Amino acid sequence: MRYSHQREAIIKIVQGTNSHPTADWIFNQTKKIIPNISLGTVYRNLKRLEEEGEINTIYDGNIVRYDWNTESHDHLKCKECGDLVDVHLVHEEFTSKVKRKFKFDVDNVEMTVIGTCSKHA
Amino acid sequence: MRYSHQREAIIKIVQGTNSHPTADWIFNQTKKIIPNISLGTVYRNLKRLEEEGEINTIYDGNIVRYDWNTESHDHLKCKECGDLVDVHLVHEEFTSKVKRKFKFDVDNVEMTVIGTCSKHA
DNA sequence: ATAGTAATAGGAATTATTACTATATATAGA
DNA sequence: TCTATATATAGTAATAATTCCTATTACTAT
Repeated sequence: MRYSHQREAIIKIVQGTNSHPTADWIFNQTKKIIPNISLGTVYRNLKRLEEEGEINTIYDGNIVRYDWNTESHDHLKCKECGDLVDVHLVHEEFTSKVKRKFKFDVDNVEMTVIGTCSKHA
Repeated sequence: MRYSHQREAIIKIVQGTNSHPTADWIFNQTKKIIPNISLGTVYRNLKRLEEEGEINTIYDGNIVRYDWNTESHDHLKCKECGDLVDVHLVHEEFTSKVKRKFKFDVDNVEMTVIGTCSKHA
């Protein structure tokens, strides 16, 4: 992959937050460094980086978010504050159980637990 | 909710398939019954039916799909054929475990297992 | 340093969804 | 049954998210 100033900036932005940012947020942050960057460039690079395994794409309902954490993990989503928190819930045993039961070769499990976090108890 | 011919047709279409259809697919099917139905009407009614708990919305990556199956369930998604199959994987014990471990009050768990189904083994 | 070329960028185009508005229709009450 | 009224519809415009296209740029070999 050829170097580009734009991609370098995008990587730094994504790696510098735990907020699971959207493409639009990343675009606005990157504009502070490269004012005339195009939204299309952001989308293309995010897709590219996902393909290379450098970042992950998270589907939070119909909102697409990006995450530097490429380890397999799950999310707790609070419906009160909208917070999306990383947790590790799905274990190997689960994967192999699905494999056996449904003859389904598992690549990845995407799980989001929706509810209310302790802040709103 | 007042009766409408259009909504009646939409419900029938959605309930008559296991294919987890998109709004556009539902629109095209409904046009066969009501040729001048508007896409906006389809969207409005799908949203309305979801609010009433008559159907479910599924977020399949960044594609929005609808499902007559309102029971809590999970999906197996085949990356080869794109098929989305209903399964029941998340049980009560899991929910209570999350509740205890993270002090998180669980409403719903959305899980999609991505991989390859037995047809492509 | 320059030329050639394939990857990248910016901006336009496309797609999905929602909002708006004038007209039509379901339904409750006379 | 007829009328009044509030809700739903079709059609179109607006908005949001994403992809596509053509000019530009980084990189390689000379």
